[in-house]
Amino acid sequence: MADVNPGPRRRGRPRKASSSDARSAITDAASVEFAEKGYDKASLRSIARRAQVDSALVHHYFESKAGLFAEVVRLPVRPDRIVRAALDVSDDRLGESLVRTVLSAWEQTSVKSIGVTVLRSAVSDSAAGRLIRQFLLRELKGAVAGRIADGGVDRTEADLRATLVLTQMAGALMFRHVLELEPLASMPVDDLTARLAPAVQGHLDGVGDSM
Amino acid sequence: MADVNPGPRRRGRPRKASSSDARSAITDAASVEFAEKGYDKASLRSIARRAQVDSALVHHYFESKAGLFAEVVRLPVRPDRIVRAALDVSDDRLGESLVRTVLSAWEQTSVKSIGVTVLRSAVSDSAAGRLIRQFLLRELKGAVAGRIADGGVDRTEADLRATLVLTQMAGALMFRHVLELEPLASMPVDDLTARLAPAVQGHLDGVGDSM
DNA sequence: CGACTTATTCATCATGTGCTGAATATGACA
DNA sequence: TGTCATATTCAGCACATGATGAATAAGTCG
Repeated sequence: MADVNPGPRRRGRPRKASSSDARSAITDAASVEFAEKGYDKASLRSIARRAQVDSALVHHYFESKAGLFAEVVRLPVRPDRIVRAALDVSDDRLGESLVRTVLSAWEQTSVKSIGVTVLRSAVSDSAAGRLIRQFLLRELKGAVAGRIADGGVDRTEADLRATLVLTQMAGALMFRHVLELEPLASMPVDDLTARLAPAVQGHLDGVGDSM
Repeated sequence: MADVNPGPRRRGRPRKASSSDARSAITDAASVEFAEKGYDKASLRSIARRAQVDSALVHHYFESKAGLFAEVVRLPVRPDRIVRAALDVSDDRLGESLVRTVLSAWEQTSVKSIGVTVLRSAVSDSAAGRLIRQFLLRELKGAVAGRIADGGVDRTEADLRATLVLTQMAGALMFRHVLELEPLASMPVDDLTARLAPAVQGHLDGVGDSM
């Protein structure tokens, strides 16, 4: 009964059998912490605590906080790829395809976790957030705008429409996954899709354009 | 020529003529800092520096950081009042009225400054953010949902529609005023209104409802 | 004048942060 | 076995933060 829970672990390399990979314990913990608190408020110490590891070990593996973040946020799915795939349908089904694809993707916890982190970091103006938001927005907006322009729409108009689409999508994702506001948070993907698709389709079609 | 710019001011109460009200210098500075960096990242020291004042003076006037925040964010305009006024039009013009009213209000720098602060704080989960977001969301959602329910729509359906409206508005305000993403950021209110109104109207009308 | 109150700065504390350099224990390989 | 690399903790630095208490200067009111 002496030392069931080994508590503060001994120094030095643990015996092989000691199970549990510390490195992935760290990335797992970091993933959760970043999603919950955003880049700035998540501290290396709290991440280390959650991973049951000394905070110096984080530096041993990832150099810096930014390094850890980069690793955690190294997208397991390229968002622009996903979106681009969703754009491969007829004009009149574009809205629904986009909305459904994005909402479905966010149901995967890995995507949701990273997505929330990105949304959080995007509004705080940390360096990490700025990078991500520039990259992401350009990629995504570009993909959507490109698809619209293919339909013969002038480029700046296409850009505007794409931005409006992102506006609606970002707002919805924010309420559903960051603020977790009911009734949006627990609505089935199908139902939410039905509600959002018309609005997005409208933006894509240029509803409200002076002509 | 000795001491034109008095630089580091002397201790103790300044002579009457010394002009410049320190207290409002602090709230002004705080307003800017909170809007730029959000609650957490804005530090009392940077606020004090901007107001050209010792940071202890901030505590003298406002007790704590939260106190300062409360004072700064004590809305000079009640958002629910504004929104409620915008709701006083015929059903088919509701969307445009809402969008135009909100966008116009945000053109005032005082509203914009507070609004950005609130949006920023709402996504970071600081205590201040949580309070504000609960209050604001309930107020606003309630106002819109109430107006919808007046038209004879069932209450939970009205709630959902109102949330969807907020979704679109929040996304747009985010892109325009927080991320300041072009072309949205510098679009005239009229043009943006024309684009957003149909989407919002659709949500209000329950487009996409299974029936 | 004298007693108070107010406005202001100064010096300092306790805490939390990212990060570093050393110490120690194990494994891998010659 | 000896040597090196790796995994891990420990102790600490330098810095920024919010906060506090005392010191000092001016105004107010009797």
